[in-house]
Amino acid sequence: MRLSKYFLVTTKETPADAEVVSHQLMLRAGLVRKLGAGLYTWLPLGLRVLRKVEAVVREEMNRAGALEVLFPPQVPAELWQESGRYEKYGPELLRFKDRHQRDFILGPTHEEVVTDMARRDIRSYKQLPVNFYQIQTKFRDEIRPRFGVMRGREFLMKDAYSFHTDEADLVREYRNMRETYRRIFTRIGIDFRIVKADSGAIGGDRSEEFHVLANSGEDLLAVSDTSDYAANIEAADTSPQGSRPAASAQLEKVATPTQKTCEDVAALLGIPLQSTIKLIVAKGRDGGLVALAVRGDHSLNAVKAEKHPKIAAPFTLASDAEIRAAFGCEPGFLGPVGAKLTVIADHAAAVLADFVCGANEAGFHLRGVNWVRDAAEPESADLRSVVAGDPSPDGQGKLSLVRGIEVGHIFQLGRKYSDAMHLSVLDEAGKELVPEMGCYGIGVSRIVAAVIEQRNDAGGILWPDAIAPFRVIICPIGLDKSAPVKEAVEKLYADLGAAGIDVLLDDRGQRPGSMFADADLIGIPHRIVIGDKGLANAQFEYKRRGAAEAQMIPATVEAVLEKLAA
RNA sequence: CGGGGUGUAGCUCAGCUUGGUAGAGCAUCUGCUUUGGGAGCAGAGGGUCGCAGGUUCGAAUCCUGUCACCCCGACCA
Repeated sequence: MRLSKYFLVTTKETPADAEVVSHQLMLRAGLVRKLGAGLYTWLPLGLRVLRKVEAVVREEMNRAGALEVLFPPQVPAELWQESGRYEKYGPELLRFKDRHQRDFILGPTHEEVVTDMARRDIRSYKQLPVNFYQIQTKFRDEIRPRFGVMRGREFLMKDAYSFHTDEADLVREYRNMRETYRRIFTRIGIDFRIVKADSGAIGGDRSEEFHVLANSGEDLLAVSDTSDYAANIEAADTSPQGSRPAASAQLEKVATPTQKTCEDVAALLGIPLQSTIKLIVAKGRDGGLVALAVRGDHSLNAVKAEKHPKIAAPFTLASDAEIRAAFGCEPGFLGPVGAKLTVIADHAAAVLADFVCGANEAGFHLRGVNWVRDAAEPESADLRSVVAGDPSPDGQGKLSLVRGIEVGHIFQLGRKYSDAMHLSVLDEAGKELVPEMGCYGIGVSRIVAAVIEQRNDAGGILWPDAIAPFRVIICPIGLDKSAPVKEAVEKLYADLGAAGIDVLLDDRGQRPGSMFADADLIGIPHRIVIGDKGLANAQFEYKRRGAAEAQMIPATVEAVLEKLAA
């Protein structure tokens, strides 16, 4: 491609509304343009990158035996009502009515659609296993789109769905996809980490996420410092630690007129936050309320809580009025002593002795509180999020918290959708069999941002070869003045093109400084500079993006190809 | 949805407090010079100051409303 015929729109200045570096560079390098909040146009240069990511994903999915299909993005609401997700998925589901007032959604994911297809066309166990995938724009009515294409209202996703006669075969395909994802992200050239995950709104039993580690990531991950254990904080387990010491302090009521939070109470009493307990009141699965006790320095983890058999899912807090009715006291001074509700304590809160908690009386807390003696022995459960320093659940090392960008997610769905939507096939004995399902997603457009987030410097983007919009850029010095330069440039451009290399020729007649700045900004991995000086010695100058120094190489296409292969 | 902030040229911003005929840099276009890390000189084009009302002789500026965008938060009592 000749730059004079291309559409390259780069800027020196950083757009004011871009917060993270990938968003800034995508705008500066002319990869995307914003249409509205969370909506982006992919310009020619950006689209080349997106298509290259897509190509890697497609090749590896095909190689793994998956079959590409294309579902409509518009889905009749009935399908989602059938699975129960029309109500359950919440306001993120983008809904609309057509001219006949029929309800539709724009698909944020396609489990219902693929299951519907499967129940029509899969009739025999002989057709299994099978794995269908598509690469398509997904729609989500995000609460707050941000960070450019990282969290948009629509984004390009590869979603795959597999069907199996039994769980063992599902596990086999899950591992196959896990390895395929490894290959995809390795080929693309990003550092990633596989982490244990919660399966969230998609549902299912086992799932793992693929994360790109980056400080701007929206997810918190817990990783062990000595083993390869890694989990999303939503799914990182805590286990009971130690045993409860004997009670040694007397129960005592203390005035805390304005201190409603554990932090304030601990500061007032001059005690560590770790010896306070807060009580959180939530809806119970039986329709009543339950009280959850968590140590003052810990945070309740709603994802864990709603999996507890006595706690309602989705996790819902009690209202202030409900709390008053149950405790006879306003929130801020609640405690387990004398509480009439079932109390479930986090493991760490359950082993505390001589702790501080609310007195169930406005303006007062209790100190020297002990389970059993002062409050009924609570059920102990894993209710909190891990914190840095917690022991790793695999028993090896301590956890630290890092940030990650989720670029892939694989699930063993089990029969969640096949049951709900009555998908069944005949087995060898002619009996009905409900297939096991798996699903596997990759955020294709998000990968583009995540790669930039991980690979950039002061000059701009550093694309890995596999997804660079162009692999080589030729920068001629004095193109209009020097016949030898023009001849050498045209020959190399033609030769590289003939060799199947994506090559960009900067024939705009710019000064070297601005050519180099643009080449760096848009992140082309290899740069060839051709000028009279070098040609006098039959040499081109070669520089790898990100390298400190340029080097001279023989002025031949072979020498250039050798550099590209290195 | 709650809180905070911003809307003035394609981009980054000044002007607003104290109302008086719209500004800078970058970008763009033309010409000349220049050609190894975002060149210099000369000239040119480009804005109903987000939108709608109001106050005023007069509004980018003051008032009211509205829309858009950005940031933080949105279960931790």
